[in-house]
Amino acid sequence: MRETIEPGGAPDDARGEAARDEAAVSRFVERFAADLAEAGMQRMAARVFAALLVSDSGALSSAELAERLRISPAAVSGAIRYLSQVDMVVREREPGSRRDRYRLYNEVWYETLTRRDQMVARWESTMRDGAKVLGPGTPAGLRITETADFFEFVQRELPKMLERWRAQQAERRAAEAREAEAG
Amino acid sequence: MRETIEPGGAPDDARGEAARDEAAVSRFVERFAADLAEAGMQRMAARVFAALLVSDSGALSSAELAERLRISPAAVSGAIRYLSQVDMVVREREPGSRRDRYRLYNEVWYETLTRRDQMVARWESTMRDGAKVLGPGTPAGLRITETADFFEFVQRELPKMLERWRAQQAERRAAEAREAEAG
DNA sequence: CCTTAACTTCACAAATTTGTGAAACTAGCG
DNA sequence: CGCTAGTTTCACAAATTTGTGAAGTTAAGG
Repeated sequence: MRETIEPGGAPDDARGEAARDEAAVSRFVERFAADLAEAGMQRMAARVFAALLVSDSGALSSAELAERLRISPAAVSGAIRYLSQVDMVVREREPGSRRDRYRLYNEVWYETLTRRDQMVARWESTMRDGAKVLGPGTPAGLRITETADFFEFVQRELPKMLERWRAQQAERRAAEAREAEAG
Repeated sequence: MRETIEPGGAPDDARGEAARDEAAVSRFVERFAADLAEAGMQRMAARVFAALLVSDSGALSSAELAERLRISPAAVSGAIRYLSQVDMVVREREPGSRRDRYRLYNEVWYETLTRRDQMVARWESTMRDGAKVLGPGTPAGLRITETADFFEFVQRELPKMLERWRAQQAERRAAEAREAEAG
């Protein structure tokens, strides 16, 4: 294993990235992964996702992920399977090589919130069934119907919110372009 | 243990509720609890929460919860501790009795989404720190800054959305009141 | 086609989480 | 002031989850 030691003491095992304090980057990766894990994401999936997030290219091979996170190829494989399933990462076959690259999905947050939305849809359906079982006129039935209504409301609102985000981003980029032209 | 058997075969161990098919109610409780558990909630907390949701009074004692869910008082205690911490349930000391009652928090979903919002705030803070580490001009730094911006956007939007829900509910209730008066 | 790099799958050991019984604690009630 | 119903805490056993090494699979390159 070729390895050079930086003045700071951090091993230069993140070749291909802009010069940076790899120890600090690693702390950041672990911190964000912990945040995600606390929110219910599998630990390894969270770490792999965070590692991709801090890579300049936005894409890494299995070997690179294994090296940077100090985990086995099997763990990488499991994490990638999960991240692909939820469309947070896409797998690319590098032409002229037998090595896959895993790339952050273009609109990760858009996709992730959309998934959330689908989950809320399932909850709403569960609630509507529950309201039938409890009887629509009973106190419990009323409570559950209101819950279902709330879930329905959220489903209507979320896509609109994402649309506003897109619009805001488009506007910002346009402004930056004008800025660049003027300067 | 006093127990009567209904024609349907379901034990009548949910005294105090409107007449209903307790077996079907139980299936609903378990289904919704499973939905919540899949979204990352502790299993027992999810079951206790679902059990409260289907109660007509919206409040149950520890003994009632233990009986309906067939779990130990210890398990109830643990679930309640969690649900109180996240403000989904409030504990009431019944005056003139030594028995607590656990009541659904008035605006459970409002509270729950507000919590979510706080989590997003932490994520944003993590991202801003990360951007500094990576260097604001690098590709990774830019990606992370955009992520932070998105989290910031979500934090601005969520309270507005909840406000719209409240307004819609108020309007609906007003309409129902007019309806009742006219009818 | 055979070799071999790269990835996945599988069985298992380790670590973590979960729920329980039992003991400890708390506060109404006599 | 005890007594005791109700709840919490604690230590532990069971179940589940997690990550690994090793075997298996796939496909690029000779």
